[in-house]
Amino acid sequence: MNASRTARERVRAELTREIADTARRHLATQGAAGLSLRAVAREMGMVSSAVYRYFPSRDDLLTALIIDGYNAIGAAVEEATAGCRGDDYPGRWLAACRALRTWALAHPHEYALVYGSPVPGYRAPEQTIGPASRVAAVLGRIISDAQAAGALDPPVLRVALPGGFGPDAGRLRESVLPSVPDDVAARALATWASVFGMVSFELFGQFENVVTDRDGYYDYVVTSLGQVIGLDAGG
Amino acid sequence: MNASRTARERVRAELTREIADTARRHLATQGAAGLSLRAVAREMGMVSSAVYRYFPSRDDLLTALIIDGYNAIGAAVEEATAGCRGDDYPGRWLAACRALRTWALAHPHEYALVYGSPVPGYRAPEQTIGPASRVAAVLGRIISDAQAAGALDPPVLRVALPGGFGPDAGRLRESVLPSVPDDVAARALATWASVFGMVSFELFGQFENVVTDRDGYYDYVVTSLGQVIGLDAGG
DNA sequence: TGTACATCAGTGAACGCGCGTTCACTGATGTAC
DNA sequence: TGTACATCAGTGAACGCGCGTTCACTGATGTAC
Repeated sequence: MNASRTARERVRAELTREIADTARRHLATQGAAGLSLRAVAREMGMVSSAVYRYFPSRDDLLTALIIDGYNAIGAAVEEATAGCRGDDYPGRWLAACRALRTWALAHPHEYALVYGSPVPGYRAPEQTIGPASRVAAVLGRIISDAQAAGALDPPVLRVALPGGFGPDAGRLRESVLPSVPDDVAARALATWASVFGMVSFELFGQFENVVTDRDGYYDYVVTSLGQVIGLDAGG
Repeated sequence: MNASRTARERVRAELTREIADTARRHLATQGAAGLSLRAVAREMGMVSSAVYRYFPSRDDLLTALIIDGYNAIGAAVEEATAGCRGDDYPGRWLAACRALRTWALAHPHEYALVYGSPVPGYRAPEQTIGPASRVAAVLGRIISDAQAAGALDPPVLRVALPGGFGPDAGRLRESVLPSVPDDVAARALATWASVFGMVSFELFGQFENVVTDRDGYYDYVVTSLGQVIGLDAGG
């Protein structure tokens, strides 16, 4: 009864995953706009209407892929930092940033799906919010840990915080940057956007004919950004 | 003869522009993937095949839009800085960065077309390279001018340049950053990517429920980035 | 200035394609007595 | 353990749609003598 019900349910779960995997592969060659339920069904040897037993619409399939994407990149970043000593904050920072880029280069279309231009006509539902903050949580914890340990250098830049940032900083403290002062939160967020800017620039072709040693240049930039927050690799 | 030939040619040029304008409006609601020659023709009251007299294919229309986009954003940034005093380098920098964001917010789909995820199945031809560097030219000249005037602060960050960056710096000097040292070129390029990262993050929804005072925060960030290159608003 | 010819813009029909989604259906798998 | 019933997965056909592109064509606009 329970075992047999799980049997059917297990097949269902497997097929659901298989459909998502196939869709992900299609994403990798066609991009999000070219993702088609029919093509996925065709490749799996099912009739297109059968897919509707698993995903009620194309948008639901897209949502699943987005959630998977956030989770995959989050897991990659988590794993990369797991090997670092806890008090090696610059090391954790560099490892996390490198993992971010490595994953993005390996999964360009998935990266574009979650961090690139929005898919026209698709509105991301709220379920995507949780997984979306997983990467931010890793980067945030590095900074919070450093802050708590008193290992954060005093700021090298002196720019006045914008007036309305207080509540934003409060929300950031509650979610991904526990116990950091407003100005650290402001710099952390900007740095975060900058790191993604670097990855996107490279991935979306803006470094074509501009940067050749991209590994080296990326390390240089994220190390610099780390210094802006106060994570000094020199110790 | 010459006057009459220009008459026909003038109509042709006008219609070409009108098609591009209509396509741009469609882009603004549907995104690049949803841009359709037939829909454009329909809205203009022509039969779809007539558009082929003006653009040999959908991709050529896209190319025209990309070039227009680069030029529009380039012109916006140029105009914004034209009003600044030449030796007010932080002022020019802030004006340029603000213009960039303002244009992007006003034309989100066009911004996404040129700086967002690549359009699947579309390969940008070489004609797009020139207009693409127009924004970089404006930002680059601010830095080069400041450097030439000796108005660039000494670097606040000390991170070793990556080994392979020399030739890249040389190419940057030749194109958009005349006469700046390697390390300034490296920081300028990173800063440039960071600014676009900020704009993309906001535009692509990553600041949703995170940043509320976005004008203020953007100014804060680009001013900070300016300081990293050595453009000190206080100085 | 007038006429014969060439060029060009726009038409309308068609080709061949793929898409998302619905629906009535057949069988197989699971459930309850 | 056996049987009647309910649930579910997958089928196949269809609806209605839009797309890019080609092609033979009609008329209008321009050109050369």
